[in-house]
Amino acid sequence: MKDEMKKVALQQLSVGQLSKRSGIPISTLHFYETKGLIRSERNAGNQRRYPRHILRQLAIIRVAQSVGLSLAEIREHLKTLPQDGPPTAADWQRLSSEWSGELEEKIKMMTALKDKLTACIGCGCLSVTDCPLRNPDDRASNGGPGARAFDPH
Amino acid sequence: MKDEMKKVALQQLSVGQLSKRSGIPISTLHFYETKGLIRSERNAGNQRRYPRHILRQLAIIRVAQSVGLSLAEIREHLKTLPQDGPPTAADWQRLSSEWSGELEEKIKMMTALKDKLTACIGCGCLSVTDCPLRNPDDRASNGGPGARAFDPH
DNA sequence: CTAGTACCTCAACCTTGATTGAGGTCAAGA
DNA sequence: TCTTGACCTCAATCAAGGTTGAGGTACTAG
Repeated sequence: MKDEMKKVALQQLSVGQLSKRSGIPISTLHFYETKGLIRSERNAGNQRRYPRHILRQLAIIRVAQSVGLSLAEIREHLKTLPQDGPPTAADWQRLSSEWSGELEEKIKMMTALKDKLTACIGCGCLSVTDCPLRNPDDRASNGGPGARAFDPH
Repeated sequence: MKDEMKKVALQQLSVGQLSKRSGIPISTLHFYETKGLIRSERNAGNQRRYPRHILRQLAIIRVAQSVGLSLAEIREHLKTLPQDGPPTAADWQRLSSEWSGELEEKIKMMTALKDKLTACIGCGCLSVTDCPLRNPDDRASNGGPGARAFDPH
């Protein structure tokens, strides 16, 4: 009851409430704050109070992490959002399309790698001349001096 | 000249040679050894000497890392390879098809995430009821107590 | 023989992304 | 009042994946 009243009255969340609703440990919320990913106000007793749109911001952080962004990169993206209100639909569209693009890039890279692997299942040998995986790993062998005449195949 | 003679005569690589050919810093080669990913023999003066197939093993490590495996996981995979000789074509086929499968899994997950993001570009709001990204982030809101009547939309 | 590399070990340090714990405060109920 | 639970700060610790440096040995060229 009181809990509900607090939220309704103040429209704010304590760190414990936020932790429960977001599924993110309190310690991590503190940590994110020190890293500048989220911000909080304080009540009279110095306790953190979060506006409700913080939940959306945390959702954004989680999505960005699963896309593979570092917290530093995420922080930069979040800077482009309104500092003291919920992100607009346009903000979210911008971010999500950017990240969708980054994801697509990563998917492409992984797919290319998978294709190389698949090709190598066929070659079965990391062939010096043919294998797309072996060559990039033997950098000195491209034009440099060395005993290439006696290569391990 | 001497360099070449050493390789030809001993068919072995020093750590510096290996570093140049693999593109992996000496410190990292040492590090991998402490982690059990690679092994070395020693010459009379206690210097590391590597059989040439170590290059292939390093190639495998790099591929596995780019697939997203941890060094610990890679070590487990490497355990299944012949300990004192080059991996056979069959070994490599086995590993590469396993990793190809793992990659495919990851690609599927990333693609699913990208689709969700794309859907959210349309919804633009992390909608409580509809958005595939928002809901999983507000775990307490599923059946738990809380002020959901006043959700941020 | 002596200089200059290359190599050795071991310990300390670095970055990310957190988690854990000590010691103290604040607010509410019995 | 006393206790309990939620909260606070700050420092230490963790794990992964390395990098850096000190202090010492080995090998090769001149």
